[in-house]
Amino acid sequence: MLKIFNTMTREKEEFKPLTPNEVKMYVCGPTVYNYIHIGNARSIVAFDTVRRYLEFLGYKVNFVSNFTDVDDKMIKEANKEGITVPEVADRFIKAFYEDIAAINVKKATKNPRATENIPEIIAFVQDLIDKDYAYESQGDVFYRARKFQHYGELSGQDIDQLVEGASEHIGDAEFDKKQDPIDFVLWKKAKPNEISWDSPWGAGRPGWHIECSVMSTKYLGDTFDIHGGGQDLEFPHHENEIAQSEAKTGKKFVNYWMHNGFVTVEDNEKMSKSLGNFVTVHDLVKTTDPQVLRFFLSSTHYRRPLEYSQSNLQKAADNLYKIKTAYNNLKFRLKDATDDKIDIQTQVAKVEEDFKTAMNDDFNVQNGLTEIFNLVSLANSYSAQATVAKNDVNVILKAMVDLTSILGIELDNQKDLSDEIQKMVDKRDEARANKDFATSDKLRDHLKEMGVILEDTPQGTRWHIND
RNA sequence: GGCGGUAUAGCCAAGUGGUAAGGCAGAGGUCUGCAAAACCUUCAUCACCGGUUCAAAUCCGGUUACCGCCUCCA
Repeated sequence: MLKIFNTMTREKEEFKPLTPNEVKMYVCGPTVYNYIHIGNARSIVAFDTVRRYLEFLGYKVNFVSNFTDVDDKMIKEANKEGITVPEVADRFIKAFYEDIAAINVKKATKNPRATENIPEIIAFVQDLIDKDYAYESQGDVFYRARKFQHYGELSGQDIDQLVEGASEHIGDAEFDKKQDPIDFVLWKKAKPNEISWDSPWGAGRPGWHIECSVMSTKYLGDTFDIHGGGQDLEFPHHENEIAQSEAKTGKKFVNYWMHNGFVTVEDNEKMSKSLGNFVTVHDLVKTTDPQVLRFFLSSTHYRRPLEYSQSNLQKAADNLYKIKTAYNNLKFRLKDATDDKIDIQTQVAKVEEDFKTAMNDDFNVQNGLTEIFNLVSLANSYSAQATVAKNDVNVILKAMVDLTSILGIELDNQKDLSDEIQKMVDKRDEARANKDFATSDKLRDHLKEMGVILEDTPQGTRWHIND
């Protein structure tokens, strides 16, 4: 039985989808004015892992994640570069797809863009005005936060405290137009020469939170199963999404709220665009194996903070290497495996069962990893046996692939050796058979420099490529 | 100021009442022509103080430190 920690109740709850065998989930995507950084990637990977596990359990997952492709920062970036807002969006959406492909994130069922849903956004805002949950003020439209009786429930905020906090900003131009300091903008009046769309309230563009309410309900229905995002979106973004959506539909918006923890850099500081202490995926994959980055991001529980550092990245690389080595070493035995009967099935099934138990506990990947390492031990011990059965080998290999793929790791991607290198390997084997160790060691060193590592085993020479 | 989170070995990190999973690094050993890989052995009393209990990392009270949200941010 899968349990998910629901931010709304601060408890792990049994997961029951609205529709049997199907999960409708929405994850807040990036504002596309820059390359995504490790922190963004962490969120993306966390929910990709959730999605993969749900699929592993047999659910069909309808996974929607948006692009916010118009807002102040988009406009600023466009002005800075002397190009249009859609040009900025297109550039970084393209980069986004390249980056997430590198770290093996499955494509969403749908990636809607805010600017492709303007009529729906306008209709949504108008509906809120009609229901008196929103009001127009000098070309802007604001949401009457106090009118929504559940306001603050997700983030545990008290409305009066929020007013106190917000009052610090009174005096800002935007605040003067509000009837209440905690009201937030649904539709923003355009400044001269700014990208805009016509609306009943004049030329303008969507506020920040509205697009997620509109697009999530458009593609998943008034109520859906899981809504995810970073912890920094809890307030105000998700709080406001709830207020907008439930005021409009009169129905519960989301059943399970999930929030991932931050990536931190030295001194536990949050990595963020505004602090400028970020590393983009785009840059990092130039120097780091993307698989290592993926493993680094997916092998810590999603709600815990994750410290980005070279040593932690190296640790992820070491762990991944260990898993891959076990896999490849076992696979090497396929060539001399016999057709004996299966007898390892029970042990492997036990590990898989324990892995499920771990992951069913709010996606506890640490305990899941422990089970993967149990499989590694099993594989290594089995590889060392004098004779091995083909079926057993395949059972272990398959289990390893199944479990690691939930973490987004592809084990079965060993390259082939070129003919030229194969010849050198053969030559070394020959020298070694003749006990000409000087020559064989020389060849081994030479191959090592080329990134090909040779290992002698009772079954012959095993090799792997060291990237 | 309000709300929330975290504190376990050199590092990462499980673990919500019964005498501390797993991984990395380290130490010793086995195997190997030498290596590599692997295997075996070894390595902590859980931020601090007090309390409850036969028994606490785990419950209660308090203290300290760090982090996040409350303004754009995954």
